[in-house]
Amino acid sequence: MTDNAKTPAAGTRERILDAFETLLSECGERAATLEAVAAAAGVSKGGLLYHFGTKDALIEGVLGRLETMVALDIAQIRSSEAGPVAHLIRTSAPTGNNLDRALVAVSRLAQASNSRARQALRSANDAWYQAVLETVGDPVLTRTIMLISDGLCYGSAFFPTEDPPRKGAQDAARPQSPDVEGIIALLETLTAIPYRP
Amino acid sequence: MTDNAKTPAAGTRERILDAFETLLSECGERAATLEAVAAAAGVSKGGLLYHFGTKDALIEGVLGRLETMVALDIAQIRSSEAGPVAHLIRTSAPTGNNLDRALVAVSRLAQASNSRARQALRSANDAWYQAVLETVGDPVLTRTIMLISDGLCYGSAFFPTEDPPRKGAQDAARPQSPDVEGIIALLETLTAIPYRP
DNA sequence: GTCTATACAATGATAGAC
DNA sequence: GTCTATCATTGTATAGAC
Repeated sequence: MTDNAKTPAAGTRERILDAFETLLSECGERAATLEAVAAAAGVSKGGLLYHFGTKDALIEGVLGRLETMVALDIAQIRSSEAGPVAHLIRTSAPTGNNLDRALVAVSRLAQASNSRARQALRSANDAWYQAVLETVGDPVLTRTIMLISDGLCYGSAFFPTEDPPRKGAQDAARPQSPDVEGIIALLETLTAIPYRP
Repeated sequence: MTDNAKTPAAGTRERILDAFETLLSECGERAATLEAVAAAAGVSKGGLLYHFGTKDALIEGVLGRLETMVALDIAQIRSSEAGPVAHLIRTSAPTGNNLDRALVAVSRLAQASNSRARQALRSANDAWYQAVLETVGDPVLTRTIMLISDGLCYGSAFFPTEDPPRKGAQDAARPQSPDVEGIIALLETLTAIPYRP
């Protein structure tokens, strides 16, 4: 327990990066201003700028964290008992874990035309693609699985939380909360049948 | 040929909306400022503000156009010879058509926490979901198809154009330009086999 | 390490000339 | 209809006190 990311005693640096990622994910790139980040992290603008002298430095910070997390996830995915496909699909859904948040945050930057962010996303995607391809074998099927993963991860990011989170509403009418396990079962079926291009 | 969207003689209003959509899609929400839109549309800031008195009015403009196009697409999709699935997947790829651009533009606004934009995206998705479900029958498979469509549409929007569009590079190493027809063939196979949840 | 104060550019918007 | 000021506000960044 050297430096947990959420502990109050955690380093201010990490707290600032957390705040930046959260703002990016939940409110968009434009709303993630230095002032807003500082407020969310519980420091002043000046205090923030001591740790990250420039906004680009802040961005580099989240990019670096993402890279670390992706490398970790790739290692996990390869040794996953359930197999890469199930692992990938499960972790693509909005589970609210750290990788998810970082990924969505960086995707916001990518869509703001930040080429470093785009590069980072592409690298991550390439790594996952490779891991899945090694198991699945077929490129088209692999691509399809990656697209589902993308749709799960980014599509859900469009609708962070149902604006009115009315509970007990009729669930049958609209297709929310994609049935992740159902999709996995479907994909397992697919990888089993003889697919002929 | 009353008012084609690209004709120089086209209405200034449409030209402005085109410029706004393009900037939104290609440069992100933050870069789509009134000044930038005005410049791209070939008018001054004041000229722009004559047609759209406020930035919200501009946003309403693209939202309205999207709604129209989606309604049209839904009609097309239902009467498509190739079937809804093939039609949806084909038009989800970055074809550069008007619907695509509008959809990506609105998704940028949605990610900037614009609730009207989110609402519009959700409505569009619901409509497509219904159309596919009617043909496919199974909810999980339908959801899966929608996710692929999302991944195709938004995922490609992250990487507008390969930064260096080096032609003749080795295509085997990296998974670019998703094989749309291959994916469709795969999905046709899926809808044919007896899927058991 | 963290804060306040300040400089400077850019943004959304208004007023009024042509 | 379209343009050129002009203004208030906000965003990034710097300087220097504590």
